[in-house]
Amino acid sequence: MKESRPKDLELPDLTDVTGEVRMRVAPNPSGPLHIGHSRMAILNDEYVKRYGGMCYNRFEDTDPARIDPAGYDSIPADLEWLGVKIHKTVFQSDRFELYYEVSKRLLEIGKAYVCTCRPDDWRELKNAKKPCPHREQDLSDQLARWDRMFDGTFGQEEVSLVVKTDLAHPNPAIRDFVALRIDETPHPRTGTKYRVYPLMNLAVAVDDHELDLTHVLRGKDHINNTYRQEYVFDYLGWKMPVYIHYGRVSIENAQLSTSKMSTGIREGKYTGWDDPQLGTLSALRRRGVRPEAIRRYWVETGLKEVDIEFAWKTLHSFNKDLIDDSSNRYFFVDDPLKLRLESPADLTARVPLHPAHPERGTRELEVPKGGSVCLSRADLPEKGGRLRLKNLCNVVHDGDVLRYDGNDLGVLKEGVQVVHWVPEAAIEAEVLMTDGSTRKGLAERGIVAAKDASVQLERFGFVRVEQVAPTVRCVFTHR
RNA sequence: GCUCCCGUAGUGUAGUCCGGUCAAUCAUUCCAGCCUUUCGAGCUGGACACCCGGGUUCGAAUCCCGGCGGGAGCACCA
Repeated sequence: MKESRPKDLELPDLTDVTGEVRMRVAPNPSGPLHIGHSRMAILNDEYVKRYGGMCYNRFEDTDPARIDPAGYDSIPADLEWLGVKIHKTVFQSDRFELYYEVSKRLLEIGKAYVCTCRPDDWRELKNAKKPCPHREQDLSDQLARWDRMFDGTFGQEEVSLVVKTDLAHPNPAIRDFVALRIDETPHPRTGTKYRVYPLMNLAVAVDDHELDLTHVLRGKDHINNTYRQEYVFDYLGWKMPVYIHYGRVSIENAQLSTSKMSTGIREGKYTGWDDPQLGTLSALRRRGVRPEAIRRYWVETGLKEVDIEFAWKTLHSFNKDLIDDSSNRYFFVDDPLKLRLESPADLTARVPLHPAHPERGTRELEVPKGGSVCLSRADLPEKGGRLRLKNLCNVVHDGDVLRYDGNDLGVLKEGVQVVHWVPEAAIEAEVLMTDGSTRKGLAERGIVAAKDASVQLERFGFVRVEQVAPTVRCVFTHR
């Protein structure tokens, strides 16, 4: 017997926990969630479930030009499928007035300035550790310019609110950062009502404080943003949540770029966001990958700051653990070849729906005397020879026919190849593979009972059956 | 260039803070055998790692120094 799960397969404890935790997922609704996004969602969920508390879904939709409104619906659906419990959803686009208010306060206490430099000039000065002309202007000047920021005087990139940090900071990534900017692009949720948008370093600091978060998990690409946001917390006397950064994940053989997926769909390379070639959660769901497998994967991976490589094989192994027991078995003959079976009598194969579960019953496949069976071309021995048709009989492959050769299971000991097959009266079936190809063939008719279920096509692999009429269509899961 | 972070088997991970019980854990992977009327499942066995070099120490994956390697950021994206 295996011992109970070792504790090192669990996530490490959080630091500074003083009761319930409040955490958040913070998606940008620019596209659907993919396998990479699922990490932060699941880790947050795991901690909230461990310590009690709540998890927000906070839509970070402060860049009107980069929003795909479909994300407002698909992301909550994906989170729900993952089993991530969201206690409350907030939209940053509902909170622009709040960001303005905090920004003005920063301005008034001398921790921000209204800058009308050209972005390139400002950046150059910053890199040289020098203040731009607007940085130290009087408050009254700042406030006058602040008002004009909102009255339409300035266009895009003509004005911004900059938060002061430390111009002499040795790390150039941490010196003064832009907090508000102008964008004329209509926002999917607020239209043209607002044209001054917060940037993430301001909005995140404000919201993490306002939502009273205790712990924040984010990718390590945000490390310097955390330092920048720390200035905002300090200026306003706010207590900072614990920020934890994890490393980047490189996921091979998966198209995860929203823009590339989007153009691929438009060009017909992919059938949609759930095309089995993609790494989106909707594609994985369609393929029959269980969310519990994804969860186990990320929990075992943990949240170290080192970069890691994602291993599909491992995810598939976890998934197989989950679905093997419930996946009934069926025969699917890929690239079929019809051969007459010369048998002395009618034959009937009784094949268990699941070898480990005889109580589930059998599939009955009948081959009348003089009838034919279909075999996968790849299973036929090149020069003819003996085969066993699984659960039916032994045969000798001889030219265009199969000659009945008894039903003695002893041939297995002799190394005779066991192959799957279907009767003539089979149903057309195809399997969408993850490389975009389609395997066409014939499946035994009983598979129509398995609509929407995961099944194992014997000697082929696990698939999810997504259509059973007029023909069968399956999506490949893994071997 | 500047600032910061990281380096345990093919992959992920435990151990590193508080040096010995680590001839290094677990999972996955791969290989072999057993079992099985699937190339699935199960069982058994096996393979593979502490980035390198110094130093401290009776003793270092663990501490120190130096290399090397990898990564993040330096956006009016998030």
